Amino acid sequence: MSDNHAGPYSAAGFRTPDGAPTDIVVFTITKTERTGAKKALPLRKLAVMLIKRKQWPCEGMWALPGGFTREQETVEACARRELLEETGVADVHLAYFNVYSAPGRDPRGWMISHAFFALVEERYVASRRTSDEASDVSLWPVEEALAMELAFDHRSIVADALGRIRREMLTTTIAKEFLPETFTIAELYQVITAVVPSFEEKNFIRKVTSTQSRRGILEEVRDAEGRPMMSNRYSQRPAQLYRFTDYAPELSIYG
Amino acid sequence: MSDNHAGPYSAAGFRTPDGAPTDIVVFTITKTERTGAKKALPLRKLAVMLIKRKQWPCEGMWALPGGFTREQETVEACARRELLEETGVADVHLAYFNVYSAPGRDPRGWMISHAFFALVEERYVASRRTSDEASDVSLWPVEEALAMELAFDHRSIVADALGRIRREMLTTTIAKEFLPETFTIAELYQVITAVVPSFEEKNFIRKVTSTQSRRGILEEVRDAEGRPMMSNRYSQRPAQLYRFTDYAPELSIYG
DNA sequence: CAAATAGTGTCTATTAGACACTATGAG
DNA sequence: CTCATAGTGTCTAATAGACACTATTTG
Repeated sequence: MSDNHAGPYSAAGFRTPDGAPTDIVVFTITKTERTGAKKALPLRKLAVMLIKRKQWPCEGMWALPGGFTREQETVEACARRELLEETGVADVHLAYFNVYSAPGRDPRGWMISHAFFALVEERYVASRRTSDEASDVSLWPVEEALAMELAFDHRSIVADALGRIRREMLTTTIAKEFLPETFTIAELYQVITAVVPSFEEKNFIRKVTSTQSRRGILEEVRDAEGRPMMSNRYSQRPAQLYRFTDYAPELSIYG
Repeated sequence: MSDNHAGPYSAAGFRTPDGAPTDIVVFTITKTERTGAKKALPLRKLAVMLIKRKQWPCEGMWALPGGFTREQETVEACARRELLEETGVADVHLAYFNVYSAPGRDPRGWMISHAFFALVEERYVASRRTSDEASDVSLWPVEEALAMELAFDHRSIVADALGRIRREMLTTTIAKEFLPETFTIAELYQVITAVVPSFEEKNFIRKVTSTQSRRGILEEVRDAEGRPMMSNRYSQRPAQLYRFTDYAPELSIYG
């Protein structure tokens, strides 16, 4: 425990926070193969990773993974460390999205919490495991998670994170976080609709591949000889594989 | 000073933060009338409000207004209170945008700071005044502010806020925060280009008023008898006045 | 051949983008 | 009359949106 912190402010005896916790909302898209002999697209569902708390407070309740920031780390480093310690999940891309500071939100005292979200392919959370703090670590369909009573104010945190990724799914290329390096247009469409159920585009393949302004978001994957690479994992007729480029179009409501 | 905070966590003697400050980036657009007898559009420039610090640390340096959160308030309430106390500015719309937690960012100790931005018409900051903490409160053109040495990590906070409002200026209707209730298309265009210098639309008036998908962002202002209301404040020929509606178009990179 | 998914042809309405043009009122 | 700004006419190319159609493979 460090004590090189005695500046005039803290020395003056002001009340200071009892901790700066982080909470991490890890989203993934679960795939469940449809029964039946024929090749068919799997069902994809947006899910969120929750842990079952072992300790007071909110013992036994489902909660977001997270924990307390240490003096010599940033809140982002804390989120990364706690995610690993509590769930075994590593190497995910974390994005900070909000702070939760309502008085009384945590019975342990004055806690201002910093919330992150991550979008990952299911394989990243395949290695999840329980820990000292978590007697269970599970994926819950978002709608179920939002209908449950969660620890602290974690239900609003999940709701806020969901709102955020819904907006970002359509305006940025975060869909790529949920997808393997190369994927078919149908898979991309499924990912988008799993997150944004209201999304519907009739000529999706056209829009995403043929219009000038959006040409550049995706590129066709080709092999060493320049032949288009296809996938027939989920279809009879092989489908062209694509990957995201680094390009992101600029959106504007004014033109 | 309250001490109803003795939960098991803080009781365990862990090191806790020395404070949860807020920093507020108040943007405004300054208008300077052009010299010359004829009516002409004023020059509009994006500016940020800075205070000159009276106290240690960073005494005498320019800094963002802000201060320490109290136990019984949210960080947003703190930002609102500190802005009023330090600068006399009230009733502005604050948006939270980031947290700053790099170890060592504040010589007073372990301080995790919460940054807000506000966009206001110049008249909101007209009432600004000095205070116990600020020997001066001034508006600085953003480019100048970013070229100065500011207290703490405030330069990166200003830079981050600027990046954020540049993105939001084109994708949301925040332009309205900088404008009076009713305004002309030329004024709107000036506000947008003051924030996003690279913005250029040839047929701006057309885009914003005539295309189906964007019809609905703005509406023409009419008087009680339904006659279009015009303004000739900045032009010989009177220009139609518009106001923002509540509608915000949904943007998508996919179609 | 039927099923399941991938992808194209083709038509029309809307929009984008450029640029020349007209309109209004002050001085 | 000129200036400065507001706003329209008009043309072409690109895009959106609908829907019927063809293509590829499995079982």
